[in-house]
Amino acid sequence: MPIPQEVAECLTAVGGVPGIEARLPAAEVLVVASRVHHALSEPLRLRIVHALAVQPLCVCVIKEIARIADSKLSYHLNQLKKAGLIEGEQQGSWIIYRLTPLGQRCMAIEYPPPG
Amino acid sequence: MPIPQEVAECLTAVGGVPGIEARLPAAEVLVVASRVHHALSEPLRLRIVHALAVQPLCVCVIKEIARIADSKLSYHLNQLKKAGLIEGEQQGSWIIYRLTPLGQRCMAIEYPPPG
DNA sequence: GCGAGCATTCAACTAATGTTGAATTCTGTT
DNA sequence: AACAGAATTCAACATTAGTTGAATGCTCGC
Repeated sequence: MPIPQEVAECLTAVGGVPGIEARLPAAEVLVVASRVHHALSEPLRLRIVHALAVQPLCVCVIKEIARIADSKLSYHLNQLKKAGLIEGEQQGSWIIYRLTPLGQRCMAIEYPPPG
Repeated sequence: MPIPQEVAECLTAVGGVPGIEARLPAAEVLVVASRVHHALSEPLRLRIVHALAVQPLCVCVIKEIARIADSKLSYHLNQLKKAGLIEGEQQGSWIIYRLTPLGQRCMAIEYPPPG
């Protein structure tokens, strides 16, 4: 008995291991998706993108919402920016951050996991 | 000028900073969501959950798909388990892993971010 | 109850991530 | 040009996450 029946039956039906591998997303797709997930893997950053989903905000307002030190906030904004979820636009003294199209799509599917 | 006009206008419309904060998910919700994102923040683990989305699999088959050492695989399976995305059921010598309901929901909304 | 195969665990290590406070840059105002 | 406010950058540090190979725990068939 090489592998359990329950698994073996479905497995042959889908074409064995090669059959499963054929259904997996390409490596590059997984890398991009994993970067997005990583950017959203912190409650603080999740809070920020949720706030930006309401409306674009300048850093000083985000700081009020996040209640953290400037340098920390900059670090996390940069993480979100590098993942392509947000973008910042300079306006006078301020920088206004907003969700990118990718960021908007991600927030649209944002799921509150039930208890 | 305390904050940029463009921001200020929308901001008063939504009730200021308190208005935004009222729209944010509760801290506990963010923590759970961030844990799920963290579990999915590695291409390898993403590949595994995609494979399990096709059908339940025993560890030895997952190993063929993931092409990594046993101990490494166990580590990552455990990360996915701790996040509540997969569960393992012992069947004879084998352990069959499958997506949990939460895992299934996450895969249903799994988004391939466009180039 | 012994050996073989399946899978997890452990401890030591390496690498990646996040935090802190001070210094820096940039913009608009006087 | 000097200043004040907005935001980022930097280097040192702290924490967390992932890797490795050896050891251990299970379950089955003999």
